[in-house]
Amino acid sequence: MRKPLLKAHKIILPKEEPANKIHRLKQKFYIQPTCQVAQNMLGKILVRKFQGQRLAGKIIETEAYLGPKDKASHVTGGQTKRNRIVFEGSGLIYIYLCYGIHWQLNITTGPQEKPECVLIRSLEPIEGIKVMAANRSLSLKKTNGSYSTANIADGPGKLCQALNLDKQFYGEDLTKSNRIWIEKGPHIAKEKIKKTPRIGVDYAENWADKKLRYIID
DNA sequence: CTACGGATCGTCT
DNA sequence: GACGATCCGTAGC
Repeated sequence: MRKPLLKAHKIILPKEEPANKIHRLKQKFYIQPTCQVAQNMLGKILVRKFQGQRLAGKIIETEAYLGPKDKASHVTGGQTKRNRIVFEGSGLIYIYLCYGIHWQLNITTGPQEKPECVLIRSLEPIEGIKVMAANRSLSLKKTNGSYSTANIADGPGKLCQALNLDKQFYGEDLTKSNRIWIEKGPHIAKEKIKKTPRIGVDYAENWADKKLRYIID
């Protein structure tokens, strides 16, 4: 008997997800207390299916908005036509136009009865970078063989433009949608999370200084 | 590099 | 009728 030259072995392929099966965060992720969700979102992957392709980025900056008592929150004056969705559950998109130009992506969070949400402020682009840059009307430059992701989605208005998100996504359910969802990402150590006051909420009196902005350091 | 002001419109008062 | 959970281009250093 002759020895085979090569040992037969199983070829292990990366586990392929069924095309119609999306590996996404479930509702229990969003139902946790909002400050925790805002921090747990850091490192997670926001995925947008756009023209048949995945646009994805790692969430690196968030802000928590804590309901009627929070004077920086849109719900501080009670329910209105604009903020309605914040009262309607968790894991839903609350998106609104700011300064007449920029859309801002929020996710409703916290226990069902609490009208709270998390603003996603910044992404590090991972997939579909060329398309994102095109959506932003930026010309991509290759440096050291890879594309620079700077300036593509490093702001709440910019990331909505990069992912082509607007009013059409108002109320979209991240636990069900086939055009936007959040996937698990690398673990982020607690010590890596920097906390600062939120941006642009100087008017919010005693809430202006609270450290409800979270950034991966 | 920081500082400043204009853009632009849906929502709320 | 006022204004904002921003961005970008320009100006000055």
